[in-house]
Amino acid sequence: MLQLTRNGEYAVRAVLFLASRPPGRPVLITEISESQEVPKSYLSKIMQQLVHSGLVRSRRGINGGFTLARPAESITLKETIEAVEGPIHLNVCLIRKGECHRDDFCPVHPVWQEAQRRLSEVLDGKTMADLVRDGEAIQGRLKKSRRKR
Amino acid sequence: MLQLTRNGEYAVRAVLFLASRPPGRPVLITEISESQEVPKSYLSKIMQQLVHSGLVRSRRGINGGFTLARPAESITLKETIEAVEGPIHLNVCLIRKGECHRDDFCPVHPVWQEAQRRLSEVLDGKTMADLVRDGEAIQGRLKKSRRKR
DNA sequence: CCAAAATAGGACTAAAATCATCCGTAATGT
DNA sequence: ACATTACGGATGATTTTAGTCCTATTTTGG
Repeated sequence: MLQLTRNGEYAVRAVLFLASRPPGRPVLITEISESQEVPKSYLSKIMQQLVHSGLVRSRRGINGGFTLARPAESITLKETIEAVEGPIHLNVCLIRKGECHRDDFCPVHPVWQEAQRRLSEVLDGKTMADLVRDGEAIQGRLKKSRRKR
Repeated sequence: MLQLTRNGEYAVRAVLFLASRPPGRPVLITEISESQEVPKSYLSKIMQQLVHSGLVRSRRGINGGFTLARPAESITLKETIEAVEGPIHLNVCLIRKGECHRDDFCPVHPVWQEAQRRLSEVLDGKTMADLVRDGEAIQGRLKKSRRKR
């Protein structure tokens, strides 16, 4: 459907939430689940994938939970999405050379390449640190407009 | 999966094929199906959708078939895809305002807006006439390189 | 050592989307 | 009338999506 799935959406919420917390202190899955409105048992699977892909670190037992495995400045939106959705390919013909045998003569193929390049540009151009900053700016504006009322 | 479905892919092939034929003379679904490698019975459904959305005109009976309903210069790639896949929304939060109640404070929302804008730019910037021209250019290059061998 | 606290991971499932096929109906030109 | 061609509805297999649930396994505070 050419649309992000919940997996991707939830992964972004989770990683962004971790990025917004003081680093080092593990965050419980319950806290992520409740604050980000993601079913806990489902989120559990997503967190596992994020751990496997090396974006998030986990610790079991008391004082356990999840933290970012790397600084928020180094984690992009695209990376986070691809960690749980697999590599983004807007069309099957972009999966790899030869996947679609019409590549050689198909005039649409280069258009998809360009479209994908532009999309990647946007998603790779935003780090979790950027998004935390953006979020804080939005909060600031919301507070101001509430004061005016 | 953030990927075009066969519906979209097949629709593009069909419309592009019609655009490459001399306008006015109806093309049989069998010919489209075989040349574009799309199952005929499946293609039938897609052609119906293209007719309903006003991109293609159909005629039944002898000398029937399909033609473009409008000049190829006026039909974009995006239009063709959306005719069979519905409007493109890279994320559910882009479907309409209020679809995702986190819009107001979600710092990721504007990124999706931008990503979608960029994608639309590319897909809307290519008309079927453009693609036919591109295809001919590719054919030309292929012939030349074959001659060199 | 042990119990409590957490995540890990496997099995399972309902619903929807995807990718089709088949067949009777309707229209159209000769 | 009749051959030809698209229309439209019903049906279905397979895959993906979006979860739930339950049992392990790890960790640590007491």
